Amino acid sequence: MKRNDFYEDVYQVVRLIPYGRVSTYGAIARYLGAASGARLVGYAMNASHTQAHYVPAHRVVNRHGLLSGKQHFATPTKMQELLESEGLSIENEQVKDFEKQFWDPTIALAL
DNA sequence: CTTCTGACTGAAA
DNA sequence: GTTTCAGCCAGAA
Repeated sequence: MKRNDFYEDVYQVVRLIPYGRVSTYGAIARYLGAASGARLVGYAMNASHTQAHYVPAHRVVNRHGLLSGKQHFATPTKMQELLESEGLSIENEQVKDFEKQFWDPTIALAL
């Protein structure tokens, strides 16, 4: 894999998140080797709309399962609606049973 | 060049 | 459970 951009890798991992699952900025950053670069992942998401391919950014939340990036979607409720449409339950801006729905690329892609 | 900010995280009190 | 602080990297001013 050519290290063109840190963002490219982020987008690729995000697209690998299964339907109805969620991951975290930290998990993605750790998988890419930037354990403390969680902020960059979020920053990359902010620029994800410029990408040609769709990036399911709504499946990426912070480590508490909180929809921290909702304000950056078309509408503040869009993110929750998308997640709910995938069969997830949102409670007070937070993914219900987050630990169960959590998808860790480090484990899932370690094969 | 310096400084600040951010869709974050972890440790410490 | 809470608040506070520092570290992390990229990009804009």
